[in-house]
Amino acid sequence: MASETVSELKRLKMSDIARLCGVSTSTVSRALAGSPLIQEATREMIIQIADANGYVINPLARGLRLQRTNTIGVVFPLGAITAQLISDPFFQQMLGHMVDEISLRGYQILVSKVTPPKPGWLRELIKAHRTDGMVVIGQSDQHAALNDAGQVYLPLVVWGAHLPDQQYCVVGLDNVAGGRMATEHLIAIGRRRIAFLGDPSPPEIEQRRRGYLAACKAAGLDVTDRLIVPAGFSPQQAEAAAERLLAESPDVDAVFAASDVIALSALHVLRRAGKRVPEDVAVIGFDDSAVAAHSNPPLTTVRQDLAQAARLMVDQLFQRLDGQPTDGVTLAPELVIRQSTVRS
Amino acid sequence: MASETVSELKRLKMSDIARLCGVSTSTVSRALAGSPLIQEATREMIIQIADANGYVINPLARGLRLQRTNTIGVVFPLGAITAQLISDPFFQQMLGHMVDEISLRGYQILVSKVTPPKPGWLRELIKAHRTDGMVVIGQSDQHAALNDAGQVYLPLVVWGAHLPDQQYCVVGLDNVAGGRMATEHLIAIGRRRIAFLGDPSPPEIEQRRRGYLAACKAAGLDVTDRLIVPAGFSPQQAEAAAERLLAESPDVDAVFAASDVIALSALHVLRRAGKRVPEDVAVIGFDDSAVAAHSNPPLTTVRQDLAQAARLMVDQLFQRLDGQPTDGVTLAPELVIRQSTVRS
DNA sequence: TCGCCCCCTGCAAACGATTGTCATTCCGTT
DNA sequence: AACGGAATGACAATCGTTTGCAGGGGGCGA
Repeated sequence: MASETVSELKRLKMSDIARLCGVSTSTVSRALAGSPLIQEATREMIIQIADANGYVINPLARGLRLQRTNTIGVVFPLGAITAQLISDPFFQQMLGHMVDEISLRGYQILVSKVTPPKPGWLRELIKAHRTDGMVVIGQSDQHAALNDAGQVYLPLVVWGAHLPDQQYCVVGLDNVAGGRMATEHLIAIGRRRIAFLGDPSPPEIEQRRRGYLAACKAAGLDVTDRLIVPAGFSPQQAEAAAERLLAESPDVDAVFAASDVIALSALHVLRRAGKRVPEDVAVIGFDDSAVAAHSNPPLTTVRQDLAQAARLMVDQLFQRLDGQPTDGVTLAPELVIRQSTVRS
Repeated sequence: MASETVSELKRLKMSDIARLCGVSTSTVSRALAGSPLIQEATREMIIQIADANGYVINPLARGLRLQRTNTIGVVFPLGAITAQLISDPFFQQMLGHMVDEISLRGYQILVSKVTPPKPGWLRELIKAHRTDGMVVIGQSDQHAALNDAGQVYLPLVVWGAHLPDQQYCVVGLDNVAGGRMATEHLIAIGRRRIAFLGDPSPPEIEQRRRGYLAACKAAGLDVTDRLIVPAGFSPQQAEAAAERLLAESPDVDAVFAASDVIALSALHVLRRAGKRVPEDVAVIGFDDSAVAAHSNPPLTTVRQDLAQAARLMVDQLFQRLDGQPTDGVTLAPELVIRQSTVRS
């Protein structure tokens, strides 16, 4: 079309098209929406003229009128305590999958990073009405805010841990089972002094630690506090934590890290301290992120299938958009054994 | 506040607040916007009542009126040819950094995945007016569309390769230099039969290949076509390509992969074929993504600093939002030597 | 030729904010 | 006491769609 010239970016509204077609605005609106009220011939003529002129409906005006935006919000609450960045591979992957799943359904994605959240943050986000529904990635320390909103706002799905007094829809791994599974594996290969590396303020991590404690107790291992070291999610924080662990408990023979990134940092610190992995110290991670399979040695880890998780979350969200409540899903963790753990 | 009760999610508009305050809507609007026309006392009263009632301005209505949305679009055009997914670590990281940088400036992020693009896609995206500006990640095969839009739409910044007839602002690595640098390193450690693995349809990759060819030519190596194998960006495609390479050129002694993911796949295939890396075959990647440092052996690679890249892009975009054209930036690649390449 | 129905199409009122223009009030001054 | 002027707040138009309602015109039967 000759119409696609350089000057063609001027704002063109529906009434302009109407004038061009010699009909009223409402007819154009109906024609573009495919309403049966409009004669087929008229419709074709209008559509033809509309896109010859490169007309695009203004979604803001449309959204204002319809109270519907065709947009899903993906929200990352980064708690005050945890310094988890969106640059953590877990979040990156989750975001990537969310984009894939949501755009597959023809919706747009509005990403919000809330850090650190103020009391009313979630309600404010909801009341802004910029999105038709919302996915929250990770509970961080915002369980109360989620409960508060979840009771009154249906189209909300949260990735995270299942908590007892929960009023919102959660899709998440059985983190207790994951923690137990990892620890039992370490015990099974003969390790006795097993450390836990991770910051337990997000409930997911807290539950992994609970699983760890349960497995230790079941095996009759006594877990001194020195073996449980809070570790942030960044490589720097994780390395510091691993060094503290080594200093306080030089005889440790296994490390269960709350994430693969932490595990890799531990690997690094251990090697630097002259420990062999897995001979002297076995290491197990969590997530099965891309790094785990290719590390040296390849990292045993607890896998969470984020592609599937994202699909489930978006499925449930769309059910909720249709007005049907959903119950959330608990996913089963899967132990992926690689070379960072072997029998001692 | 007693106001934060369960039933409080009902739509509350500015006129409601006005009624509650006993003033007109315009006064509320001005008060909330901090206009000097409103008396301080009135303003405080209004603000107090507004957030006691949990009032939140409707951004759609506001955007419609102001023709400004406080939102930046982040667009991923996935070309017809390349099957690059948003789940590639490069895209994921870039998206993560974009979210960080943009939300730092108080803007929202609208993510669009365009795949495979229809002719008018970029203009349509622009004309929708949902965003105040746009960042396009990767040119894919959409140079023409970008040129078309870039001439008339100022607030647009593209990540990618610098091309001769370019009408839009590009921030990107000097990919030719990167390719040359990688290849020269392989030559310097004594390799002679150097393969290139990568799909040259995105211009970035094409330029890396150009650098590779230039370096080979300068060193007097003859590059048979058999050594240049198109490889998709997914691990599966990359493995297939690596296998093809090995089948056709069993005597290859170095591989330059267009991305770290491809390099890791090559590593895998080589190992399976009984080749030692780096003794028999040296391998070099591109990106320095998280996997590179931790692989076995750790991967020599050409680093692009995505955090800096994201910052620069967003900086330039905001200058453009202020009406000032910008020239784009060419970033210098950096060779990161690890154990996957050593002197033969 | 008239009248009746049915398709179509157009009018106008929302959706929820912002802002130029103008009326009112209140003060001080002469 | 009357007037000028600053300060304050209300009115109404506007951003670009959608949609309930009503009206116009054409076809068909009588």
